[in-house]
Amino acid sequence: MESLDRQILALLAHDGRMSYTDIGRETGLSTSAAQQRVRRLEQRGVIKGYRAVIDPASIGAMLTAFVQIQPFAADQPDDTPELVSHIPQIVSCYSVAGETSYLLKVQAGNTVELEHLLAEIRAAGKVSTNTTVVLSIPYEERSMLPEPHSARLSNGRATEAEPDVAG
Amino acid sequence: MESLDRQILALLAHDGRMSYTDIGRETGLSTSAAQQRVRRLEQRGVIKGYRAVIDPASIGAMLTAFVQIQPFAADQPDDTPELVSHIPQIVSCYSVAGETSYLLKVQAGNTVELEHLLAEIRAAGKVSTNTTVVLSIPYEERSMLPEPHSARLSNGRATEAEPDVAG
DNA sequence: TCTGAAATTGTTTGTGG
DNA sequence: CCACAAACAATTTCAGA
Repeated sequence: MESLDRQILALLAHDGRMSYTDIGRETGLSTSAAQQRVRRLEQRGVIKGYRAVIDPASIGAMLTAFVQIQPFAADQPDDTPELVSHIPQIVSCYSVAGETSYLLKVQAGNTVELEHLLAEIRAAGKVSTNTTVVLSIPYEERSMLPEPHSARLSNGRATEAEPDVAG
Repeated sequence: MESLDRQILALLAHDGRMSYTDIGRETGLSTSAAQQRVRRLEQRGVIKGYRAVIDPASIGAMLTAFVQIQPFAADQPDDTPELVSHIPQIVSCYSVAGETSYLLKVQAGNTVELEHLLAEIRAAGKVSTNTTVVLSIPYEERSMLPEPHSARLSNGRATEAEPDVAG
């Protein structure tokens, strides 16, 4: 019976401000049943929050880049994420396997600002950096869940055996 | 006067379901003025949408990875993003400068599924891949905008000369 | 571009199955 | 876990500045 929850997650991933009334309509539930399910998904931590998606260029972030990070001292306590987390231009921080230790996604207004930002990261994190500039973004942070078609044509059966929504 | 818009963007980046009533309270505007500003930000494309943030593990995505992509044929029309966009596990696609042409962020349930996913990407996109597995995510997709403190202590003046919100 | 008020719509809670 | 209905709260629209 959890394809209902997946359906709700897909709807809210696509439109985080959709009303419970509309969620109910789309899923065939009453408003209050829809609201109860959403509340349970929030309490279980399945829904971690809601965000407005903001056009980066509109807030002066013309440049996006990925920065591969290698700490200088391999024996030191490795707290790179905390050392650089105060820098607002760092929007994501991933600990990764492979040739480097961390991968950061950063945003800057222009190349000069990016240059300063990289210097700041190297200084604050005691790391070396290897930066890849993003040229364009065909798509970003889509939901893995199938896009909800407004018209209810198909049944809710999953096409393959997949794990149910877990809390 | 656009520090008001930046403040609203910061609030909605942090909580995409915040009510216009609360936005008005935080910014010192009336409810309808807050709503009008949000509507204008949406119409100008500054706010591109709203999303629920979903815990990946809850929908069976235990593994996140970054896949560097190199097309086989350098002379072919390069439509890699379209060739692979139908694969739901690819959540982001970046065109990048540097040694490779594209960077994908992907999600899979386990290593075997990741292996199949990479084979699918190589086949669909006519590309070679170089994959970096994510071990943990200290933080992800934060807003560059300053986090709104609920208590109104500071004035709205920017600390540096920054571009105003543009449409 | 704002306020304030009125009309509409959505949310929340309780009762009961 | 669901539906229904009543009480409450938010949204939307409009007049006026």
